[in-house]
Amino acid sequence: MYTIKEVAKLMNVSEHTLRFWAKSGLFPGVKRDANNIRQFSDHDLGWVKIVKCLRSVGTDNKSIKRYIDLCLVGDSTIPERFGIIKATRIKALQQMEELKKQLELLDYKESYYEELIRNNKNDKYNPVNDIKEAVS
Amino acid sequence: MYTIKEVAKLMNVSEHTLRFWAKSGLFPGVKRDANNIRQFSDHDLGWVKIVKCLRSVGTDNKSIKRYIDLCLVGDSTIPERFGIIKATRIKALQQMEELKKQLELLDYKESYYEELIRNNKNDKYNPVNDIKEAVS
DNA sequence: TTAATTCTTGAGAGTTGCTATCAGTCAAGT
DNA sequence: ACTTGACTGATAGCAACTCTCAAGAATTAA
Repeated sequence: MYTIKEVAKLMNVSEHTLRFWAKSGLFPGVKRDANNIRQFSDHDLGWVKIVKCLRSVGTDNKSIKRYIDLCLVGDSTIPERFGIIKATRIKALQQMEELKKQLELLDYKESYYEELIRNNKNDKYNPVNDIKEAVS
Repeated sequence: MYTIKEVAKLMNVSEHTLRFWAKSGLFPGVKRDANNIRQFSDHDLGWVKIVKCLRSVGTDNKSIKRYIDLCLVGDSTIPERFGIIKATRIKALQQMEELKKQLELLDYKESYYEELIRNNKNDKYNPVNDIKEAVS
């Protein structure tokens, strides 16, 4: 069993955010002790993990709640859950591509500045001449 | 020259967001025509591109504004700009790693559901048994 | 030539997802 | 008894959009 603080540290999510997610119904059935303090089980950490995963790909909390609720219903919702996961995976792959592209720009700019510094040049008169192709 | 609508389409950013960014001072010196309508040049697209890049890595608008302003100052700010780009690149790499990790979970869940459907099993009694290792 | 349609504009309201503040409860240590 | 620390819910504040709207110009249709 873990306190909210331990979960926060373990999962690298702030306590505030965990409480916010809990209030939003994203962690079903987290037990409380005699003093009303949340006790996360390993099972509950599973919920935290999937919520964190869906959030990191940009899924909004309402849609996450829907996925959680589908899980609770049982096997009749497997096809829909499967669809959600598949769609989310596609989204993650797209984000990966996008991130790669932006990384290329950053690489380019970094080496541009490197050269600028090495040659003691300046770019005063064209503050964005480190951007070659303008269209993303 | 491009209208805001064209830029939105070209850069895959909403017109609303472009206006919001413009109002925040993220696009310095975008010209207007006789009817006060913004005319983005290719040079301006460069600004849009770098703003989009920094945003996509999670840089907040205030920090982006700072970077833009540093660009406008000229060569004396090259070291600081270099630092910003380097730090941003590191951040992008970390996000890449994080995304990869989440993608693994999604892959796992997808194949789990696939098997579930193939075998016509159900997971009614343990809605999150598709999560093996709970700790992220 | 008038009317309807299509842009664009700025202002401002509304939304999401946190994030921070605060007062209050409880338990353990000194 | 008293302080310290962890946890609680309620509430306020914030960033970054996102949406709605009225106004104004230009293009097109009748």
